[in-house]
Amino acid sequence: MQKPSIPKGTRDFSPEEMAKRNYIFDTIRSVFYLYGFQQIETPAMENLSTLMGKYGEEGDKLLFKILNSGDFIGGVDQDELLAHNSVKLTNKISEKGLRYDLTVPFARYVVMHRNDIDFPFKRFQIQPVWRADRPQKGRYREFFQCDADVVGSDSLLNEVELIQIIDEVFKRFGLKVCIKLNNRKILSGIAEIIGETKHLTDITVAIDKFDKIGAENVNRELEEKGLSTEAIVKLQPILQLEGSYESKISNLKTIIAKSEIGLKGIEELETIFSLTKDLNLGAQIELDLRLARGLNYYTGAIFEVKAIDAEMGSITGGGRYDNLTGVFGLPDVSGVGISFGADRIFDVLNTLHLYPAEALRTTKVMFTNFGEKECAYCLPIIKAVREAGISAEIFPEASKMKKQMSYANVRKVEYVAIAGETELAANSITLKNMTSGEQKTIPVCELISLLK
RNA sequence: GUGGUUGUAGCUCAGUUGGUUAGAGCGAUGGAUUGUGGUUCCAUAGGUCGCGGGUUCGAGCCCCGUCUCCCACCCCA
Repeated sequence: MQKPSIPKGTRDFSPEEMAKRNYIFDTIRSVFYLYGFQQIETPAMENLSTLMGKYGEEGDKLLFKILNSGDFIGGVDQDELLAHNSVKLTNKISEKGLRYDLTVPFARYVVMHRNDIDFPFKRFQIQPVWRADRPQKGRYREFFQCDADVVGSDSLLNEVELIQIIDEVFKRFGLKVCIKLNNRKILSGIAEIIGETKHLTDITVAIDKFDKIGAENVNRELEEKGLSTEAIVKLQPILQLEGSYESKISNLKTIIAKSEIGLKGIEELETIFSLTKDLNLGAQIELDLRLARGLNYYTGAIFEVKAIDAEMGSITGGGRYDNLTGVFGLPDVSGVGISFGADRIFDVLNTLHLYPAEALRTTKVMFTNFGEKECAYCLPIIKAVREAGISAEIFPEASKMKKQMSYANVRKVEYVAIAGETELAANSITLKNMTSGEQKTIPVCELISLLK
């Protein structure tokens, strides 16, 4: 007999954990609806041609690939097998993969359904994604993303509304967060000013790590990537910009005054900041010039959210992408979106114990089972209780009372309703409050109002 | 993909330089208590010491491999 196990980086969720996770999904979902987003779903697997090349070289490696059905090796000749070229071989034996995020499948969806979509299209999607990464803190191979995107609108109002959504969601969770903001156009402008446009990706990847590894290591990495010493020197004043939003902006304006794209980025950023200023947001909003984000399809605003009271990587991220649908044959459609990392939020809420009691409630009332006659007496009562919207159950076996009571106790049932010989005779019910231990016998007709 | 770390009962963990029959707490089950849980007392069940190989008279303990967990890097939610 084999010991059962589950794949590395995946998890089972107990009923209690599911109650917590559903609280998270329900909260996010209701905020999405509140802002006029509509839900869609896409398949767990996509054609590899859809996924490959969209996340950079690293992303391709982290894609889970699905072996073709049937005789997948049939069309591969001996030489190719012996060549041991796994990339080439993969293309022959696998043409599907598990989705890596929700944004690229969404872009694919938009292109395929372009004739049925009214633009601007505001969609949300809450589904698992898979990455063949090595698991560690806050990192799983299967995890849920909760995405909201707007496509077909260049307006910065979308960025502002997404920030409001982030703020509202974390306000509901009671979680203090910092929303970091930057703009890829500013990063492009910086690259332009220091004369290293072709190294934009290397620059963004390196400076993104600034807070973690410090200036020296960032510079070393840039050097290794082939940036000129002159460029690295020029970059320093920008990396070191500190102080208030206003001073950062005004300094930046002087530094990248000659970059058209950079100035455009600043202008966008200023619009977003000024529009959000009077919205009374609970979250801190911060301009972080070192925020870059890895995904290379971002072209405008970029966001990242960190929990203030917990050690955890980013719990939400997003940004604007100007041409994601272009690769699927639909050019000039701009989109902007955010993605809540439900599993990281789950971990953070767990460490901070931020779940409201209502989120963890189970059955409100459990009826004891004393035998056939008593069950027959209880069933119509239970039906009425349920019709009143109160969750109720009956213990299915006529077990000992002790067993039934401790079952109710472990399940954290709020009330136990006892109906035995005495109650049957008097058309009554004995209701026990499991928290206080108090109990009283009441007429059946009063039961529902007491439970409400 | 690279480096480090962990694995003993359902859970959390002890286990001496390698030495007889691997322990505890919690949980589970039964009883004290035939209509009363959460407190107390008693009893019982529960183990391929992750898996495979090796060293040894003898391995939970040492060695090798492998899987898993966790952590760091890469990258990311």
